[in-house]
Amino acid sequence: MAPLKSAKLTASLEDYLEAIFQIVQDKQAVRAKDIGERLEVGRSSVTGALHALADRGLINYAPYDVITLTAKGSSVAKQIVRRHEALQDFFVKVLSVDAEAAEAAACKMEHAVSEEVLERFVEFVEYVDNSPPDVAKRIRRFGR
Amino acid sequence: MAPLKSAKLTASLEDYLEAIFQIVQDKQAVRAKDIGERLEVGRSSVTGALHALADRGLINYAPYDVITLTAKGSSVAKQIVRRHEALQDFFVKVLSVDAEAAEAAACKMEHAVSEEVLERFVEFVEYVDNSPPDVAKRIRRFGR
DNA sequence: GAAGATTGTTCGCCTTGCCGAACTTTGTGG
DNA sequence: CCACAAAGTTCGGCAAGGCGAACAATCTTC
Repeated sequence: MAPLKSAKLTASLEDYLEAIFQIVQDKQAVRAKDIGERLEVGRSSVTGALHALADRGLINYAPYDVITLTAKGSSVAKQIVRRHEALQDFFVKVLSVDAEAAEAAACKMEHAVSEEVLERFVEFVEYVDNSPPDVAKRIRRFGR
Repeated sequence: MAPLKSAKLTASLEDYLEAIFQIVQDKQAVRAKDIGERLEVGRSSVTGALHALADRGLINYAPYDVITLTAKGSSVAKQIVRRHEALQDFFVKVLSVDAEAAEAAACKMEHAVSEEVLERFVEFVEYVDNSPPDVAKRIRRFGR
């Protein structure tokens, strides 16, 4: 097995990995072009990122060949998606931010949340979800 | 008046400006060395950042001279500090994260919070602060 | 099975932001 | 006042990450 750079991912590489994961889910093939469109970067930037992800053992990549996630890449991607969704859930369900703004906020903040704080966000959403309707409603509509 | 680059600040420049603001508050003089120590960067990096902040009209800067915030710089710094404190408050008072972890989390996330979401965080903290003790306590101790 | 379009890659360049080494300015003690 | 330390600056270099132009591979379509 090749030696892998297991260093922490940069925010940018997390975005790429997340995009790849999501494209795999709703289409079969992952085209570099689609990644670029989703992240709004040029094709050549995508190629560079693919090299970096491959170096870290997160994707299987060879020039002009099909792009797939490794097992490791898939599990890292899932963690990233979990962070994103936890934040978005929190913004929508607790802070009553509209879905679109919540999405944008989650995109930017997901790279900055520690594991510890993330867990608290998740637990808070669960708490609200499991609260009796009156309490949940009060929390959701605080200040309004 | 010189033409100013009023473009949005980078995360890094926000950190520098915040540091300057805080140093002004608890000492009189702002020494480049102190900025560097607080942000854990070298002296030469500080000089570069000072140029960038001066270009944007946020600080008064001349080589070897005293560093002061302009009116604009001061008001921008206050916004940044407000974001930081709002997040920290939220982590401590609502998510029950311990002060140190909350500080670290706020440092990283403060650059990624939109104005809209920030307001919701602030309002949520106010809501909890103004809730009857039993409600507030329930929220603070959710899941525990 | 070529022609032409689409997609992917490479290359050189730019910006941001950091660093260390060397130099300049400032400040301090004798 | 002068030598030396401390603080600040400049300069060259490096890594990440983006871009566009030019080239290469692949796909599509007749």
